Amino acid sequence: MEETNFFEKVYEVARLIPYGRVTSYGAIAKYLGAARSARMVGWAMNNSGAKDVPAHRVVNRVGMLTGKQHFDGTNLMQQLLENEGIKVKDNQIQDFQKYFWDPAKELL
DNA sequence: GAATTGACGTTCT
DNA sequence: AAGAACGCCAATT
Repeated sequence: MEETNFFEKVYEVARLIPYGRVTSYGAIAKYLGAARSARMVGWAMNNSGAKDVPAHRVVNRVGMLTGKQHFDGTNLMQQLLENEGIKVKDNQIQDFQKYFWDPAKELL
């Protein structure tokens, strides 16, 4: 059976995010054809704990680590991003547009 | 079973 | 232009 659920698609795309790159919930949702379902992407990430999905590479459109609150530690998400060479300041990614990875364009 | 919330983003006013 | 409301699907209460 093809579990072509929204969540499965989100996990698949999120797993394809290259090292040192980040994307936004809306970008993934838009790639799935549901730009307005960005919230669902966040929900999917909530279950990402049970999946091998690098949720730390997914942030909101502003590049803010809105979901860092859901990680184990307080700065775990920021630490992971900095570990990949991404600069994070005040829970916000610096040069977000520079590290931005759009599945609808680059993954094409 | 129904109502509300939820890691957001778009659209209308 | 800025602010407020809505929309999407699923899970939780």
